Amino acid sequence: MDEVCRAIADPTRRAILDELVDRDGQSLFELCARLTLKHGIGSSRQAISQHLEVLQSAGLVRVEREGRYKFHWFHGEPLEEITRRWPTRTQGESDA
Amino acid sequence: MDEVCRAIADPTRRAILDELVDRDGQSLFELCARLTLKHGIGSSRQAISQHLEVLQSAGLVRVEREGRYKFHWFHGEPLEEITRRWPTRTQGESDA
DNA sequence: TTGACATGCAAGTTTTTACTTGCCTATGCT
DNA sequence: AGCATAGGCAAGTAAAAACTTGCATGTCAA
Repeated sequence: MDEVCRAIADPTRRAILDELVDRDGQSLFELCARLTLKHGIGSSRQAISQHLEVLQSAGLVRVEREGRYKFHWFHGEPLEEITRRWPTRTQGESDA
Repeated sequence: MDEVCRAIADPTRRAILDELVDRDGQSLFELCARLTLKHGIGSSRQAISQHLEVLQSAGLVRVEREGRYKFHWFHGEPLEEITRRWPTRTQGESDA
């Protein structure tokens, strides 16, 4: 829970999740390129790699090494914990 | 969105939200006391006050000043943005 | 109106987090 | 084998949070 919340607190990491939702299974290099082009993020490869570690540790990204490539998949299930923990609508707040 | 994600990244702020869900409409002093007793949080009044500002700015807490008291109410609706942004279940991940 | 209580404000310090830099390892192709 | 590609590691730096300290303001009650 703590790791999930901290993971999505960074805008670059949120962009990474967006990118993976858009095209799942990207390698580190592919991600770096697309983040720069489509999201205007100028972070180095190492920076992105560290972000991916945080996301992986939070369970939001699944990683698999194949040869010299490392592929990444989005996994959103841990996010459910957030809305499970707090009600998104207060009692009696229905718009009737 | 950015503010919402950053707001719940801190464990003390998550405890504040828990406390307000448990008993809505608490004053700053009341919150400080209950956070110390029930959550083992030893932060000062000023620290809690600053956390509340962050939560208010993110739209997760509604504040109303009455005389010398300041009351706080939980408002979870902004959290919906998170699960709206990313799918919580990957396509084809049904447990059939 | 004086004093106690509830909170606000702002500058400074400590701790975390994000990012960089430089070098190393491993894989695959020719 | 040799070289280029994909990625890893670790120490250091820079920037952003969280927290503290000290004093100020405003409200209520006697």
